Amino acid sequence: MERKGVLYNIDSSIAAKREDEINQEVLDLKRSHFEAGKIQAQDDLSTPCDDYLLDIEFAESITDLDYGSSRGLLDPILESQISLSPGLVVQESQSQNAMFGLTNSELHDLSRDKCESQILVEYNAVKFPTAFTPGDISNVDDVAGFFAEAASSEKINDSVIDHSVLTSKGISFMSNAMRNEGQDVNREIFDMHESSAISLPVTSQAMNIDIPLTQKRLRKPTRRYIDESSDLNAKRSRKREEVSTCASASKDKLPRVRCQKKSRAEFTEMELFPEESSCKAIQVPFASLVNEECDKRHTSNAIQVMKAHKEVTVVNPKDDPIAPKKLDQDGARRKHHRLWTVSEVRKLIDGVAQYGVGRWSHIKKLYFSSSAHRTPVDLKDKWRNLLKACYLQKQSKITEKGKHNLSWRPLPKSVLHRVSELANMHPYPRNGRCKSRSPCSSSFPVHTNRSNIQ
DNA sequence: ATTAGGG
DNA sequence: CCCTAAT
Repeated sequence: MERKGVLYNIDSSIAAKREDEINQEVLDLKRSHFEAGKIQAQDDLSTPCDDYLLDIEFAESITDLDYGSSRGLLDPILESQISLSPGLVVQESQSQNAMFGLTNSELHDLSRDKCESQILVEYNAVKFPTAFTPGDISNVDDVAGFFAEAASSEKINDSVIDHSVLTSKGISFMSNAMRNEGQDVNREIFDMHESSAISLPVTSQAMNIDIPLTQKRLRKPTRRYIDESSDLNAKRSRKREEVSTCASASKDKLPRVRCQKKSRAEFTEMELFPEESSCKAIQVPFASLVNEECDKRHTSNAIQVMKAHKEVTVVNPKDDPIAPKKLDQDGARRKHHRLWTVSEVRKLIDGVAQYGVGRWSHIKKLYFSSSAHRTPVDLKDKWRNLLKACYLQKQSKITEKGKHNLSWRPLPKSVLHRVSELANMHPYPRNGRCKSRSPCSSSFPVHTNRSNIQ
C-alpha cells in the first residue's frame, strides 16, 4: 500500500499556533467539508487532526518524494535531516487526501495566516500529541535553538517530539497515516535510514543536535485520548496553555510580586528572563502580546474564507466568529478582543445549565477545552454580560421603540431566553437580588425552563 | 487556584 | 478585558 505523507517545510519566520485553536479550526473545517459533502468520514468529526496532516504554513517549495511502498513514516529526526537539504522534502499522503477533502490550496489558505509568528520559546512544551498538534510548540521563534534545547533536554527520548520536525529552516509536520503501526514504523524508518536509502546531508547547522538516531520513540497518545483519559491531564494541559498564552501567563507566574505599576510589557519581559537564562535563543517581544491576537484574527478570517463557499447552506452563519475589529493602535496591551460567537454563547449556556452559575472552571474544562482563550474568568464575564443583555433586551421591549441601537443585537432570542431561564434557576451567587440583572430573570416568562436543565 | 465584582 | 480582593 502506498504510504506517503507530506512533510511541509516551514519558514523559520513562522511559528506555531496554539494546538487547541488549530484543532478547533481543523475540526470546523472538517465539519464544513462534511456538510458540503466533500468528505464522507463522519465518524470522526470530533477529532481534529488524527488522520490528516495540517501544516502550519507551506513552504515555498514543497517537493514530494515517494519513498516507496515499503517505507513507513519517516522518523522525525530523519525527517529533520532530510529537510535540511533544500528542495528535498518528503512524501505525499496516503491518508485519504490529507485533511479529508481539503485541497492543498485550501490548506494553504487556511494555514497561511495561521501563524504569523511568535515568540517565547517554551521548550518544555515540545509535545506533539500523535496526530500532529503544532501548537504545542507554542510560540517558537528560534526553531533551531528550540530544537537543540529540546534535544539536549532529552525530551526527544521521551518521544515528545513525535511527528514533528524542526529544522533549521523551520518546522515541519507530518501526517501520521499509519499510527497504528506503532513502533514498527519507527523501526522501518531506522532501517531505511541505516540502509541509507537516502543520503542525508545532515547540515546540523544552527543546531548541535546530537540525537541518537537509533533510539526508540514511543508514540504519544492522541490529544483526544489525553483529553478523555483524565481530568488531571486536562488540568495540566490547561496550565500549559495558559503559560503559552503569553500575556496571561506572566500574570500567573508572577502573581503579586511585581511592582504595582509595571506595564504589561515590562511584565512579560520580566517573566521571560528566567527562561532566557536556560534557553539560548529566546526572542522576546514586544510583539508577543499582539501576535497571538493577530494570529487568531487571521485564522478566523481564513476559516471564514474557507467556509465561504459552503456558507450558503450553512446551519448557522452566525457561528462564525465575527470579524474582530481593528487592532488597537494602542498596542499589545490587552488580549485581543475576541467576539463571542453564538455557538460559544450556547456552549456557555449549556455549561451553566449543567454546572450552575459559578462553576466557571468546570465549564471551561468541559465546554471550552478546545478554545485556549476563554478563561474561566472570561466565561464569568460573559455570563455577566449575557445577563445584562438579557436585562437590556427586556428594557428595550418595554420601551418598545424599536430602537436597535443595541450592540448585542446578534444574540438570538432563544439564547437570551435560555439565559434568563438559567438566571432564574441559578441566581447569581451572592447578592442575588440587588443588582440589575435580577429584573431580567424575574420578569421573563419562565415556564419551560425545566426542559433545558437537567 | 478559583470566584466575585468593580472598572 | 483587566485587576484585585476574598476565599
